[in-house]
Amino acid sequence: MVLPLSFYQRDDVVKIARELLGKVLVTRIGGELTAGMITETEAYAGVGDRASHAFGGRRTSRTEIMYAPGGVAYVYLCYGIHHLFNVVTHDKDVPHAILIRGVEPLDGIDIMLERRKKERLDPTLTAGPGALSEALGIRTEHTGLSLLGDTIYIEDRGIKVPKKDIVAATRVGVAYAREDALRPYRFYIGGNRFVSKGKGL
DNA sequence: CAAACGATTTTCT
DNA sequence: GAAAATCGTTTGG
Repeated sequence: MVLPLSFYQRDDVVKIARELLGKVLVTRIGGELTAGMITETEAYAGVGDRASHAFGGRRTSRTEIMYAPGGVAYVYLCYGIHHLFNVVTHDKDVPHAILIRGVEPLDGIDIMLERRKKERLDPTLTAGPGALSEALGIRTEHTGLSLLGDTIYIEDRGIKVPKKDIVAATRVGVAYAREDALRPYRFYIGGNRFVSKGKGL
């Protein structure tokens, strides 16, 4: 079942980030269907979070989509090379977002291998936010798309992630966020191979 | 209008 | 382990 708007439009972005583990991210891009189970996420808690692009209520043409009602995609280019995929949550005008940092390939693995120019299925295929976006065909042009459409969506295939397997940690690459860099807003499935290495802190 | 800088990944030493 | 690759967005003059 595809996750409904009511899943996204809640106020606790950290809780939603945790619940996204085990859900399946599906894309139909370029006529090809690819999907992977989400193994790693990071919550970005809006105006009070220095690590968020919307910290302090900043609104720019790039971040405007974060202020939309939950249930849309926020994709932006990082380091001029990588497309990072986020899920926008909460109601209109509250810029919460969740970065998807890792997925475990399920469908269309051959397509992913081709997009990433790789021969074998290994964690480097989809572990890491830039890597999974390339594998799934997600690019900045997809920013603003509804997650209830048929291009990019997230579904629940009944996969249950045991609570004991969910690990909370600090977010990656946000040292500039000072005290907010210490918030335990990164979640991943312990023991899963398709979790990014990250740089830690 | 010019300059600095990333929510990263890959490659080279 | 260190450094390069690479460009849209943001910020400053």
